[in-house]
Amino acid sequence: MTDKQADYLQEQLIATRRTQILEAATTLFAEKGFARTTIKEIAQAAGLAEGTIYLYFKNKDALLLALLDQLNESERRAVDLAQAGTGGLEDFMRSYLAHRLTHMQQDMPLLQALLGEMLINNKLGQQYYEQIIAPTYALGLEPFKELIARGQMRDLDPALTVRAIPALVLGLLMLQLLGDTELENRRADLPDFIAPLLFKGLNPEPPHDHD
Amino acid sequence: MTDKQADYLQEQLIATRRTQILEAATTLFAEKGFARTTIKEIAQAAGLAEGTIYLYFKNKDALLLALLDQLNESERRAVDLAQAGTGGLEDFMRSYLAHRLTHMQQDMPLLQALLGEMLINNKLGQQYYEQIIAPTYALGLEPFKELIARGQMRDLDPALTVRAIPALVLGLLMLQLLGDTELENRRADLPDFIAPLLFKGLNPEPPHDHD
Amino acid sequence: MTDKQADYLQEQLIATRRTQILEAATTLFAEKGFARTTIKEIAQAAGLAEGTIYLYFKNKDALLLALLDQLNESERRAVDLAQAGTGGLEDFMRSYLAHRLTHMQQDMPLLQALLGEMLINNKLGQQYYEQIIAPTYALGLEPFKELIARGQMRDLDPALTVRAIPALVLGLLMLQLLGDTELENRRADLPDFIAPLLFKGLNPEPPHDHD
Amino acid sequence: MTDKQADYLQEQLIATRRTQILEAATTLFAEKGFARTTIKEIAQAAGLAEGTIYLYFKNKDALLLALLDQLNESERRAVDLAQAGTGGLEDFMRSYLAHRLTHMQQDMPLLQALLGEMLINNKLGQQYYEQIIAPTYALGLEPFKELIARGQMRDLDPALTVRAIPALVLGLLMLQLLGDTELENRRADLPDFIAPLLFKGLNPEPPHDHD
DNA sequence: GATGAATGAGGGTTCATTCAT
DNA sequence: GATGAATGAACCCTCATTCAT
Repeated sequence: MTDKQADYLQEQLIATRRTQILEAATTLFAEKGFARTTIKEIAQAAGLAEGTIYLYFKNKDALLLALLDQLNESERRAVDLAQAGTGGLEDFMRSYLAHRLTHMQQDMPLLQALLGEMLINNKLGQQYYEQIIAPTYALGLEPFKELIARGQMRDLDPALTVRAIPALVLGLLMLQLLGDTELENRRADLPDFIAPLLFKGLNPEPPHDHD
Repeated sequence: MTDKQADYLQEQLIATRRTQILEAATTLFAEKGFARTTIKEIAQAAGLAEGTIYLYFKNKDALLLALLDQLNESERRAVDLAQAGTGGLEDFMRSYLAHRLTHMQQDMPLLQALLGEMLINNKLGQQYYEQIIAPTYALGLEPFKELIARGQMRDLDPALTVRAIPALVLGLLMLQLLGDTELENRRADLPDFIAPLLFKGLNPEPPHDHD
Repeated sequence: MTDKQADYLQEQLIATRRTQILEAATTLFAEKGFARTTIKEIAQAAGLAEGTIYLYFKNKDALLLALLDQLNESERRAVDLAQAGTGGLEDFMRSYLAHRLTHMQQDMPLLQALLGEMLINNKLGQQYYEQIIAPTYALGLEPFKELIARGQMRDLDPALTVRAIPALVLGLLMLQLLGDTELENRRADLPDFIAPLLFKGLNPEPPHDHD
Repeated sequence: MTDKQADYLQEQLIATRRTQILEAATTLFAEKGFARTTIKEIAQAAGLAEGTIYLYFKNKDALLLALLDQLNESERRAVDLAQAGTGGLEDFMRSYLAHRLTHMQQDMPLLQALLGEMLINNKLGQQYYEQIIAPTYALGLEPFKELIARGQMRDLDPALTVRAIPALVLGLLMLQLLGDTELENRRADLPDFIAPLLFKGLNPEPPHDHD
């Protein structure tokens, strides 16, 4: 076996161990929160010894940062997927939401753990905001401005509009995390509910002239 | 001084001390989270000795529960104020949001402290959901159904509609808490932005017949 | 009222308060032991405020010493009473034991508390030994020597003999304190059991010649 | 090295550590009592760090229970040894007492620590009574009844007789623990003093007929 | 004298981190 | 690299004692 191959296997092994540890951490952080989870518990859940964790992560906080990176990655892919979907504006939103919500669903425990820590650990919150939320805004801002210019959207404040949509998604997630089971059960209906709501609003449809 | 007066002063003193402690706790919990805040720090911030905290609260957890009660109270008052406002539907929403957002603004540190802990400590989250969120839903459900029946609102799923509005508000709060300074600066504009958005949606206004 | 009278009343009041406190302490120490009883509990049981205890006793340890003094007093009276009884040797022992055991019975909770502390707090144990036990030995030593000289008692080591009797009494007390309910129930039978045992031993009576 | 050997060494090491800790605890508990001894002190006396204690014992109370178990074990062995001795009745008692007292001598610090705590902590006392004292009674009861039936012992209440002997032993121990140095010095003489006392009593020997 | 709120030292316990094997 | 025993700092909480009222 060449050195290169050995190095590669080595890297693979390290990546595997890290994943193994992060998965254990994810589950436990989601169950009991960061502070209430001990390194020993993580080690046991990962089938490793306590000291071994420290071969792959500098300290307990590093686990949190690694999970945030992992979330970063997963969000970035979600955005890519979303952009793949095209079509009418409302349809696009529907498929975007469907993607988004499905995705969040999977990452729910991780999100719960991280959101909690983000609110508590300001550094982490800032990092999330700057690395994930702000870029998403930036992505959306131009399209919105264009749509408004083309008269395909009401002349709303773009900076706020671009925030309203993630806010709605994040808010629904929060309600679910806080224990709203109805939302959990009706998850599949959400995209078809939110997209029209966003585009048409609550007001009744104006009567068509000759129909 | 009569006994009654003495008792009253006594009660006042106790209330003052509790407030003093809870304010210190709120700030610190918001800054560093519940678990990372020590009783000693709270005592110092409140200008008291460590042991004194335990004269007013059974243990550290009791501080958290007291903060939740405080939030309960503050939300209840917010709802009352909101209900006072009447007028057109959109106007009502505008004033409701104005109230709500102003209120949240004041309670920001408290909310940050509690929301973080609620995500981490499921029991607390459940309690918040059951004591505050669910009752709000119940309050809104009937009016919405009536509005739909009277044709004043599009025929949307009431259970989801009633969730969409707090979700939007909560989501905006979360974005702020995670570090969105733009939202913080534009807080005053939010009601005038959200209310029309909710009622008219993003779609451009249909052209008026004779204009 | 003269100063003398006032002083007297004063003293009476102080004595009453001290008794009040010591009674509360006795009960609680017997229930939960010295270390596990708090000054607050003693104060409450005595119907006083915490601080008041410190007007009558220098500190918590002083309560223990005062209880030991009280025991001293009560033991001394027991001995006096015992000496009052006279008659045959075995009869004397019987009545002595009856007195002793009755007495202990009354002071049981106090004794339990104090014996426990005495074993733990060597200073206290020494004090008890020197003030109560050693003097009792001294009291018994001479009479025993005389009895032996007069042939009314077997020629046993007086120093050990004088210890054997209190040892038996103390041992029976300990067994009771450790939870021997049989001894508790048969307390009344003890003097009539122990006295003959001590004098005649376990061996069967030698057969009488012509009887 | 085989796994078996490794396991064995591991077990040995654990046993050693436990012993090391229990010995330190015994000494300190005997000196200062359970409540007044800190884990830190025990750790220091055992040459370990504070936290290490908790690797071998769940909590401070567990130390106490372990000491009680140790006493259990040691008493059980004492009983076995005692039963080994046979011969005349009085001789048997003499050798039983010799065993018993020698044994107690060795376990003195342990006994002092535990007896004090047993008086204070009723649960512990009960446990000692039920696990050690009551079984000893049971062991002795039948032999005594038989001896009485065979006329080899005076017709005394067996339940009390069986209690009198341990009471005497326990009482002598207590006197020693409370500071009676004479008993400590004359320990070797005790069996030869107590056994005849128990069997023949204090009364002088009746004059032999033809001597 | 009496009170009881306030104090803060000190204890048991947990757990992130280290390091000899 | 992997282990997990050992460490000890730091936390929550209790409670004897003080002192202003």
